[in-house]
Amino acid sequence: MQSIRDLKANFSGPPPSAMASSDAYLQGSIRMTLEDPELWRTFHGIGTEMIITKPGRRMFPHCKVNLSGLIPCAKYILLVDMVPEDGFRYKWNKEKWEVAGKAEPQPPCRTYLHPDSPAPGSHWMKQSISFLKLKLTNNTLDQHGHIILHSMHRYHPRFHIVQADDLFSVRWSVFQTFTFPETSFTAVTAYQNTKITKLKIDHNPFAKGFRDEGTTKKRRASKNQSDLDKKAKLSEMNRDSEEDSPTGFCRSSFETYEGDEAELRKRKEGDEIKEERYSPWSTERERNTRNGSSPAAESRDIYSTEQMVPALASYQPYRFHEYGKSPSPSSSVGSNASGSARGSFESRVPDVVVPEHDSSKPRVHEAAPSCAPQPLPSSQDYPGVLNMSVAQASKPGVLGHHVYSPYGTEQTLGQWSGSGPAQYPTPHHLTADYATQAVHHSYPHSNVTEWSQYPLFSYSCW
DNA sequence: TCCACTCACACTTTTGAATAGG
DNA sequence: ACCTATTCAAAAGTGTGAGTGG
Repeated sequence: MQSIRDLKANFSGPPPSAMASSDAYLQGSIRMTLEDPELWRTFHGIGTEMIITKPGRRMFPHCKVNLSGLIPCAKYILLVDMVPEDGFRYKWNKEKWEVAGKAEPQPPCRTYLHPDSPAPGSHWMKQSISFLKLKLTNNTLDQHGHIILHSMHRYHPRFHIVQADDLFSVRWSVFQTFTFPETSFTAVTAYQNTKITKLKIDHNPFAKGFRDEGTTKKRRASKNQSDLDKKAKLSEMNRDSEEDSPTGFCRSSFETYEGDEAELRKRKEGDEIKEERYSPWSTERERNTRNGSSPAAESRDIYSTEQMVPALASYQPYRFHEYGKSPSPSSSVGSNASGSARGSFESRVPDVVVPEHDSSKPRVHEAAPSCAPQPLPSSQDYPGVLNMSVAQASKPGVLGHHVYSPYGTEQTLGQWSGSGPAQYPTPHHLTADYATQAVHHSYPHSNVTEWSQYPLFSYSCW
């Protein structure tokens, strides 16, 4: 197994031909900002929970980011995957989360491809990028391409941007990876923390019906009516039904939260930094095998949501050592599921769930790759999931450092597969250290074959 | 008995087709 | 004939609470 230093040597820089002037631009200035960080921090301060269901459930708050620093006419692909925060399963006990044991084997790893992908940098930069339609499921046999998670486990979304002309293009470039600590969450099948429920109801328009007393009353009355109907059918009228209708049937469960609202507001207004420290996870983190959270990690918890992509000089390799700590129990499963690793991207095509585009809408990737103004769909509502094949531990990893630039010369794959093979550890449950420290990475891929060997696409599920 | 999970429900927003008006 | 605005019904997204099963 190659050491990290060895790996780093492989990434020491792109071949001279790839070092076009545009590369510095590409490497040094890509910036991703989380939209609505206030809301995320509010949730995070309490301990974000995301419902997962068999048919798939959207996230709330949903991931929305802004990008800048892209080459306007170069095409990019934007992806999201969910990374386990740690190797534990949790339970909600006495108003707080507790470790309930070891994490279950990781479910099939799926990556959500933003439906606009691939699109020119100008498209990504002109408006915020929403992952509204991303859905989470606990159904390991899911056929809809939703991201599969385990309930009562913690995750955080990871955003990847890669310069690529085409989804089916062989030539891919350096990955830029971003994470936002405040977006971490616990996957649940039913809300555990009533404060989170309250927050969701307050902020999610679809849950408006649960907000104020008026509508709640209405809803309750309606429910009572239906109950009465049922009872009538049973020839049994319940005279107390009206009295049984308290103002706001949810209130009792939220009483504890009501008291905290002032504090919440206070936090919103001012001290967001403290909010991070109040996170219900902070104590857990300390308690749970976090070998002493480093001051660096602490400070990162309160970092700005804006991340600058390091230039090549300050380039940091992916935290391979973290992955190597404990082999994923599922990696072998993944290998079985996907069969042998495929040798070319073309053969992977069936693993790509092509976004369900409306045929009437123009496709971004169909537009000519020119800097001229192109009609781009403003909507970002095409669902799409990219499923990649397994990373085979025994398979050689990244072979070269390839930055593809539309301004540069065409490079063949062979051109970039040079230096010695770098072995990639099998994916596994990431540690919390990873989650908090790896705020931004960039790592190279000479083509999709190598790309799929990263834990990002740790294994296929179909 | 406990707890994670599923399902039907009422309510909401979103979407898209149909229609009207300029 | 074409474009834009409006209307309306269907679809989809919410949390709730009862029920189920391990």
